[in-house]
Amino acid sequence: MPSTTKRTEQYQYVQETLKRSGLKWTRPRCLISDVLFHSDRHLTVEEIFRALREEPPIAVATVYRTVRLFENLGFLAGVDLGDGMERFEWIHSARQHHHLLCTKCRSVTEVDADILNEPKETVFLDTGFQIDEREITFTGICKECKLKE
Amino acid sequence: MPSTTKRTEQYQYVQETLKRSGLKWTRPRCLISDVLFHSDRHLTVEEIFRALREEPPIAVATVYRTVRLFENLGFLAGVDLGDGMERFEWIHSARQHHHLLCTKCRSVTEVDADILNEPKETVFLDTGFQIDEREITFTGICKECKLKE
DNA sequence: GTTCGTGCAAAGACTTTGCATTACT
DNA sequence: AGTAATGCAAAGTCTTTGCACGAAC
Repeated sequence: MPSTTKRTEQYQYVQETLKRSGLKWTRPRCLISDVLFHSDRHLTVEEIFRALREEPPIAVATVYRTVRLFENLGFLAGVDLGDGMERFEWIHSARQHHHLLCTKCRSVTEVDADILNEPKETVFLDTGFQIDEREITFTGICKECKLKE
Repeated sequence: MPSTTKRTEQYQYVQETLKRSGLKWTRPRCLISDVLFHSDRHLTVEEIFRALREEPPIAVATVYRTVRLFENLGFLAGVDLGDGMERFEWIHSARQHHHLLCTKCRSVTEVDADILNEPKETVFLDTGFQIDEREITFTGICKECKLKE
């Protein structure tokens, strides 16, 4: 298990949350949280699995189970990029955001979540529906691809 | 093949579009477009298949192929309600809209697409990304479920 | 020593594909 | 007749599950 000083804080939080529920701090959980915590991209189960294929590798089934667990505990958010595979990203406390997925180059840009504040309010006033959206993926064309057209 | 007067218009449009590409107007395509055209809900492949199980039933594979074809031709829009199955709805020319999915009762409400006009503009001005979104599903709590809490 | 977690392989759910046959045009 | 579409079953993906062994508390 890695143990840089920077990592200590994150590990303690995860570890304590697990312990509080009678769950255990294991090698797979440590490594998987590590990969997700330090990735700025949104990883598929396959990608997490490949990132950890060395040493005694971790079973894919374990990656699935761990990712579901972390999701339920609120550490991870599932992201749908519309390619049939679920992706995961660590929820870093601050910075709520949405994603802009370019349909040409498949690049992903992040935008601040508050761009939806006004629509949320409109919807609530109109229909009484309270939108509670952690993450939305908007598709479209990014600046670069637009210029190349 | 059904042939009500009301249906004629739709059929002609679909049929002509197919013909223009050298494609054929067949019983499965007729029935599937019919089901989707007249449904106000968003159907999964399974649901379309079940709706047509009588008479000489249509193979599931054909439903998949037809739905993909219609999607590519722009007749259908794929909708993701986050339950792992793709759903489809007929694009009735007017009324672009988004969906509000209640996470408690699973009901789906529609809202006008223009609630996103402002955010789209903001995003474009800030990042140059041109959002081109036909359909977005927002999750949250509907009015009724909110009252029951 | 308990209890929970892991690895493995098998099974599930949804979707796609290959190929001979059938149906449009 | 000629080409495209269908049905069927097999194969593909991605994901979940059952169970015995191993690790954490």
